[in-house]
Amino acid sequence: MSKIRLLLVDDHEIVRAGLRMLFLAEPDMEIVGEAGGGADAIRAVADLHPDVVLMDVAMPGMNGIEATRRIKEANPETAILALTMYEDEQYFFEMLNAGASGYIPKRAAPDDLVSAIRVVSQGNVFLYASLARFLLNEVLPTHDAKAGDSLTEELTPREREVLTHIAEGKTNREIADVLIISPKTVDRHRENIMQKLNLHSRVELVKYAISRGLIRVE
Amino acid sequence: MSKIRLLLVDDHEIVRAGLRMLFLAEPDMEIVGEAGGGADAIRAVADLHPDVVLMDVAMPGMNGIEATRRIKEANPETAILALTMYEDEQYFFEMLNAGASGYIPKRAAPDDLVSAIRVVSQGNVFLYASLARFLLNEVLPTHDAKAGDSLTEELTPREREVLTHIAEGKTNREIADVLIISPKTVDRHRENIMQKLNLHSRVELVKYAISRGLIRVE
DNA sequence: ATCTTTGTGGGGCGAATCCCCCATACGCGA
DNA sequence: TCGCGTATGGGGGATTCGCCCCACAAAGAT
Repeated sequence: MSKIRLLLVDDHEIVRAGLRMLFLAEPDMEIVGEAGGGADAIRAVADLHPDVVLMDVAMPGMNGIEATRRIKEANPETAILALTMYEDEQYFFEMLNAGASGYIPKRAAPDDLVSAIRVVSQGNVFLYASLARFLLNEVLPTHDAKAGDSLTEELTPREREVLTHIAEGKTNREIADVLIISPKTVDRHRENIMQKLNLHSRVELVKYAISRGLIRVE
Repeated sequence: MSKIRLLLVDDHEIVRAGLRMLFLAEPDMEIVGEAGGGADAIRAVADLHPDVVLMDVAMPGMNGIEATRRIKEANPETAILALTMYEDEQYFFEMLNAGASGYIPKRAAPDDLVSAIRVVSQGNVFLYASLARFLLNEVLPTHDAKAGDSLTEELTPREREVLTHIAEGKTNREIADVLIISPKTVDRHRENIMQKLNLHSRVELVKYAISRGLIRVE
């Protein structure tokens, strides 16, 4: 029986080193390559044709979801096992939709990981216990909005108001019209907000606002 | 390490005999009981508390679906692996809904079967390759039709890649450097994305990307 | 063999953003 | 009373954005 050929994809060298150590102890598995990002992963799959790709989901640049989609498109026989820090419903479905054959968190026991690799290498599907509930539970009402934090102390009420409008997508001009103040004043508030939070673009502001629950997406 | 305690449930003695022979070769598994029908299976689980129940789906009297439902109700920690002759979509979903942690056809290789047992004994989910497509074809589209699928069809891979970078807060110039293309090409992709999605600013793009799970806010 | 899609680029232009400078006024606590 | 924070506003300028125009090559579909 030939060994299961593995490709490791994770942007953290430390994580890959840990996985290398882990698979040294498995005589029926060998690591044939590594990639630090989605684009590298696609090239590596094309070059090496691994049996199983261990794919991190969240990576800078091309993330694991997109990389998975493209690998499966070009190489359907390659099994992809999502290995992630996030036990998140959205990621879970996105990865399966992209073509992943398995989903396992990084906190899982090593035995579970090697077991998952054997399963997906045969074309079967492995889902970690904590993720399985997503299949049947549909939507979990886990909307525990934790309000009141550093934001309340760092920003003034007016600044929070301006930040909310910015996060909603309004321009300075539009915000000025709503608040009945000068566009320059809105700009002034925006500057102060960015300075306080050490952010440097509207995109960063909107992500900050979302993370603090100031606005809600969709 | 203690052995995985198995209960065999099948109305055909000959099938159970085959399984007995199979598991004799597995030192980490032992058969603690057998049942020839659903009602017997429920009693056997109550008496023996096996780790994994190998459950035939189609049986005279109480079938495997109903038996699974009742066993999981009274004994949620018992893992149930559906072992069936039918690779049928209807049975597949009904068994999962009833609480089965795995689904494997009888024609599967013995190695796949023992692998599946090890997986479900840990609380994880095993789905045989030929059944996996049901998940992607039926469950996922209906589930995330509200979040994630339109994006896959509307945007090209390159556009999704550019959108991810935009949502991370990069400027066109920075994205161009990463992708090794001209800033004008990035701008071109951005224009196409906005046109396709009917969005008109980077802020709207980032919120869209977040709502579709392309990036994550922490 | 032609058409469409995708990806790649260029030029230009008005608007908006982002980051400095500056100022006035109010309220509140030390 | 003297700061200090908050809110208000102006000027300027480098950069980026958003949206038009245009083109060409490769790959797939029809």
